[in-house]
Amino acid sequence: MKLAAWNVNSLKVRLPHLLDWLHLHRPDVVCLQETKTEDANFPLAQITDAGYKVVYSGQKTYNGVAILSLQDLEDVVVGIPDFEDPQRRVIAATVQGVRTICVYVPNGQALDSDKYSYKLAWLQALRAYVSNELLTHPKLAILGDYNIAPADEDVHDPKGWGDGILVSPAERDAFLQLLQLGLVDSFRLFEQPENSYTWWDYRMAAFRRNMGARIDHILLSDGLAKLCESCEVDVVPRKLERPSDHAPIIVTIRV
DNA sequence: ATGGCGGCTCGCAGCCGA
Repeated sequence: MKLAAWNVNSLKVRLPHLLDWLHLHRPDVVCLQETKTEDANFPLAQITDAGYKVVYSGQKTYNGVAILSLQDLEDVVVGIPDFEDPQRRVIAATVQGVRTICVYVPNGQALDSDKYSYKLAWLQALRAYVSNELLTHPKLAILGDYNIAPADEDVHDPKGWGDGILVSPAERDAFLQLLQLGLVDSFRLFEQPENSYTWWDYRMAAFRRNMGARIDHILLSDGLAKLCESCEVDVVPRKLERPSDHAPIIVTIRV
C-alpha cells in the first residue's frame, strides 16, 4: 500500500502534474494540501476519471485539503473536532483499516506574528486530536505539510535559519510532542540521501541549488511503522514547468 | 535571503506562502 502527501500549491494550476503523477505512481492514498479551491469548484470529474475516490474541504485563495484513494474512504471527518477554525486544514478518512489524517499546519509567518500563536495553538489542538484517535486506531498515518523542519539536518542552512519560523524551538517541541504520542517520522526509519528536502523557495533558484527544507512529513503509529518498507521524497515533479514549490513524499506499507 | 517567485483576488497592487 502506497500513501503519499503533496502540497500542490493550487490544485487548479497543478492538476495536470497531479494527474500525470497519479498515473505514473498509482498511489493508493494521496493527501493534498493547499488546494486553494472551493468545494463547488473541485475538479471531481478529472480525479474520478483517473480512478480515484476523493473527499475534500477547501476554500478560496488559501488552505484546502483533500484525500484521494483507490479504495473507499470511510468515516470522513473534516477539521479538528472541538477546535473552531475557519481555515480548511484537516480532513481524515479510513482506507483499508488505515486511519489517514491529512494536515496542512499553519505557516506562522514570523515569531512575533499572531499567526505564530495560532500555529502553536493549532498544533496543541492537533496533538489532542491525534492522541484521541490513537486510542481507537492502531493503524494511524498523519500526512501533510507540517511547516516544521524537525532538526538542523532538515534545512540547507541551519545557521541562516537561526531560530526563525519553521525551526523555532517551540515548533520543534510541538513536533516532538506529536511523536511522543507514539508516532514515528517515517522518513527517518530509512537511510536517506544527505540534504533531503521537500520544499524549495521559488526565488533565488533555490531548487537548483538545493536550498530547501524538509517540512512535509508522514508520521506513522507504531502499528504502521513496523509495516513500513520505504519512505521517499520524489523530486521529479519539482523539476517540471510551473511546479509546486513542494515535492511529494511516499511511504510503502506492507499490508 | 527576507527580495528576487508564484498564486491568489471582483486584481491592475498587495497579501501570503515558507
